[in-house]
Amino acid sequence: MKYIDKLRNSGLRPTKQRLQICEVLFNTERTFHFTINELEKKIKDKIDSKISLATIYNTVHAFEKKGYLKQIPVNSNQTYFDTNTTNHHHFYNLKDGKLIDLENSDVGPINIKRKIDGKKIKSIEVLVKLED
Amino acid sequence: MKYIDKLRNSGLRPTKQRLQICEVLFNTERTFHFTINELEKKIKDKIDSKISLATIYNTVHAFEKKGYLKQIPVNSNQTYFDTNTTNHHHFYNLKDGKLIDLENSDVGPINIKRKIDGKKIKSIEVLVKLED
DNA sequence: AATCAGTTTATAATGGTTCTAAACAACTGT
DNA sequence: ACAGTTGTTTAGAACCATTATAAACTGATT
Repeated sequence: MKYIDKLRNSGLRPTKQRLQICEVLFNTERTFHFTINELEKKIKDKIDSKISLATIYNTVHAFEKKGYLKQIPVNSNQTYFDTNTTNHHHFYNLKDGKLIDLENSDVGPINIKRKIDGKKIKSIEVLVKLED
Repeated sequence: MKYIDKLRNSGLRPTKQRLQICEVLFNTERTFHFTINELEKKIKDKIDSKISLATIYNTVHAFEKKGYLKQIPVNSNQTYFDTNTTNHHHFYNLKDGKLIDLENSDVGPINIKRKIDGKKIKSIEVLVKLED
């Protein structure tokens, strides 16, 4: 199957739950943003069996660690994730808490001129907050 | 006093607690980043009387609403604030959760070319995550 | 001084996330 | 195929930052 190898190659056992979550997360036309809460709802809608909330947390964190998901830094009580793991940035609509992708061509290259000794840059993320 | 007018002009009553918090936040050589937890400790160290945690939350939110503090978008279970409210960006050290200011000259101007109908840009924030 | 509105406070409630430990399922070697 | 091992799932409890509550208090106004 599609995701079994992906999981095995990452050292993750391809369990039924993980494969189902893969379907919801990655078998889509477009990438999307989600909170755990929203993902839980999506899973409930898409499959008839039930996956424990703890498993959803575990899986999302495992996938993030393997680089299949990215956390998006926003000020919210909930953590936002992105199935689009390429370098890109976001609008954040303060009114409804929704994120919108910004193409790199919409922002232009960002050049960090300063260096911190002994550290390397893991990611550069731009958040553009929107209000009415 | 120094902060009485500042508070009055913002429609905030200059209470003993707010003035004390002003001292801790604004009567400093340099601006700094903090979580509520860290601020609570700082207040305890600096003053002998005690300020309720609820008041610290209330005050920080009131100050943020008035533009005297800024929230910094990071992925953390705690909310980070900045006493530097000018436009600038941050390094985020994933190892210890500490923030480092990035001067605008270290990043260069960021030009958001895309517009969202009916929305205006409230802020543009760059977060550069650091790892070893 | 009296009144009113805003503020502080201790405490409870909330809610997202993590922990626990027992049941279960996938892998390994035979 | 089987047994043993290790990784995974699960429900529920625990955790902890934050917010709500509502009573006491304080600053401003008259």
